[in-house]
Amino acid sequence: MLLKFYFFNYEIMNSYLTNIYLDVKIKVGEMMIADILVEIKKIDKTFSYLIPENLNIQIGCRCLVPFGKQTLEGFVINIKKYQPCDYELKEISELVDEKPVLNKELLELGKYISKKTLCTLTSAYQTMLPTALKAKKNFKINVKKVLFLRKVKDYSPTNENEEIIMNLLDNHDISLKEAKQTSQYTIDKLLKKGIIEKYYKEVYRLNEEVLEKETSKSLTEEQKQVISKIKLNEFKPYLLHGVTGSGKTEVYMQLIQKVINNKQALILVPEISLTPQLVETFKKRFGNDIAILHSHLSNGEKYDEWRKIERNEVKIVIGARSAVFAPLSNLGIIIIDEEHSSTYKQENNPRYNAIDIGLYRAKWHQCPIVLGSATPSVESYTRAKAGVYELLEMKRRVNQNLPNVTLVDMKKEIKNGNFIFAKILKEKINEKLNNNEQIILLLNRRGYTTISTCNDCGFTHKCPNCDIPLTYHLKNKKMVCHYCNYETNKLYNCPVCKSKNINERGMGTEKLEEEVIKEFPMAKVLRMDVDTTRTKQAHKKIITDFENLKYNILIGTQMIAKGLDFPNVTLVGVINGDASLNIPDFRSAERTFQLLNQVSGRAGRGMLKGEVIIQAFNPDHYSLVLAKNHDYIGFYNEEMHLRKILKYPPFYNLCLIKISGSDISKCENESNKIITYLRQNLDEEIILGPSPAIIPKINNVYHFHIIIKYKDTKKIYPYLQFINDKYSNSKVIVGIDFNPNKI
DNA sequence: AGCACGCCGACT
DNA sequence: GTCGGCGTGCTC
Repeated sequence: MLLKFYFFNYEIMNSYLTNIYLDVKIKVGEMMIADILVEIKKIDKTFSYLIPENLNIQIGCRCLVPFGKQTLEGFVINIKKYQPCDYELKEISELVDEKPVLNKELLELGKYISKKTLCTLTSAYQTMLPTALKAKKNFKINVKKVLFLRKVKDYSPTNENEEIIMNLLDNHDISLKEAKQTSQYTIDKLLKKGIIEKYYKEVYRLNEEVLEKETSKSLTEEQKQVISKIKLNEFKPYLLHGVTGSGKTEVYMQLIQKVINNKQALILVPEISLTPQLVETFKKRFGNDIAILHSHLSNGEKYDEWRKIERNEVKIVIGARSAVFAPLSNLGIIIIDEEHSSTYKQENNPRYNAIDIGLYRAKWHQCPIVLGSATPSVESYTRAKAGVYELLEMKRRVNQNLPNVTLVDMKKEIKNGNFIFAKILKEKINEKLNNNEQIILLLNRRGYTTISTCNDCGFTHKCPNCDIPLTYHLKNKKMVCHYCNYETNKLYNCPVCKSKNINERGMGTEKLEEEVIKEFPMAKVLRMDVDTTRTKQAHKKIITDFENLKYNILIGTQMIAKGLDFPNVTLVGVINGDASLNIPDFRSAERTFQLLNQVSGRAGRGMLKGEVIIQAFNPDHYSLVLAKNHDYIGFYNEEMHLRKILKYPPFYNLCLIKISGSDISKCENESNKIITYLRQNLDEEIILGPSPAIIPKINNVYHFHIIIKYKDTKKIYPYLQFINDKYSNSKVIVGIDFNPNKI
């Protein structure tokens, strides 16, 4: 059975996209209708309701409406004059927000996302808002209120404690908790006498540490050049290509400084909990005029930060991907740091890219957007070369010193009996330890051992839900699946042949930590990976402890590679530097180059010269050789050559259709139907698949992939939209991902 | 998402 | 006959 191409009319199917805003002025006695988008994702169309005269309904507010037998929350999308229709209209029952949660810009942006990523409008709006403000009845977060004290009348203190308290209250109101530290007895007395009184004051949950202010640093010639080239009052995208340590952060801060007199700044970083140092630097420069948004905040904290922004109480927003939706009303600059990072692309619905959203918003606000990176993505650099972005370059480190990188062939080392550390790495570690300098060791694999097999029959201990080898973790002494978190006990007997000859191979960070302690017993070793950073303050603690020289060696996965600035680190060692080349993805060379470049950038940031040693089994691979030479352009050219031959981005666009479900044969059937439909309608495009995903089964759900390589989005879009609609309500889940991160 | 409606097989 | 399975379609 083939899918038939029945009828397609883009304008009709997206009629809500063509709605024009009415600047509605309600005349007395005139009946008005509101178009409401209800909270149910699958429906995704608006319903009209009468507006009761006593409700001040505005576009962008949430309200409660009767919907069949239920009452649902929804967004007011449009307000229009009453016009008769075939069905009877119900009335809006309740208004949830007095002020709109979605302003005009965000309402339009939601439509753009829904169209661009083929997601429902409801899910677009929901992802733009913090949990507390999503349309969902019975879910509300209250503002936090704390008891405060204020002075009611003048009073001459009769003792020391009274004097302290009255002096504090002369300046500003203080919290009861704070006041009690002086003397609870005195406070009770003053309250009783009516000198002071208690009242509830709204407070923000995120605690604000007051840091000592730091002034601007003097700039290098390159930094000055870059800043002078960025025009502040017009829309223009810039690609700032600056080597690690060239002072991009300082450039960002000085640009922001120029903007925030009358406008606001938005800066995105890949994952904020990994870069507490950047936040701290900003706080030292700009005080507490900053809102922070990232996934490690509680719902209450996120809500508070959102309101600070919405109320215009801050001028700067720093955040991870979703902060691109921060409700800033007067943006003067958008900065996206480490623009090549894959974290800017959301992997699940809506599959938006924060860079696209940033470009949209910069255009809306007519302000510049700066994409910064030491290793821009191949796509971005191509755009810069083509003039779509203006290319700005900083080729020198502030301290003029790029680290020296050595590649080591581990095939040879292993022959000489050096299984984990190459001879030179061992020597260098000892040397740095003796000099009291710090060392970072990168191993991009967590856990203890990564594969457990039977030497007699070849059985591999795999996850029953995902068919992926399990990783042994020391902490709970369990075999763990890194895809679904399934846990089970270690096997001592092979379940197939009963042999006791179980072999454990592959090293993760836990084992590396053990080996480092064994090899360098006098070193103090710290490990940073997902497993050691589960608690809220863990990242920050590890980073400050290492910063304060409490440890000699920091071991970690890729999370230690990004943006950290430890002046005393003079050696970076990469164990298994080419492991990521074995990932079957067209970007694996690019990711490897970026990771090596980034982690190398952690060495020698202070006064001392840095050194990097990369251990690899394929040290001749171009991504390693060019990373060693700090040769971004060389890498770009080499990579472009291959991308052209293999018809990958930026020469072709990619679209990934993911077909998944628990019934494997249904998945296969539907995949075949989809690919036949595509092949019937598209001839110039390259259509590949269907093939099982790289990990064919996760948590008992099977995944199949179809890949389209295409030039013109407009041409394929209608067919994909048709597929998306067709499967919007089916057992087999079909997801469409434009420009996917991984294929 | 819920809920009604309708079409089918199994059963006191 | 009728109870209940779920596939389909609608909700302003």
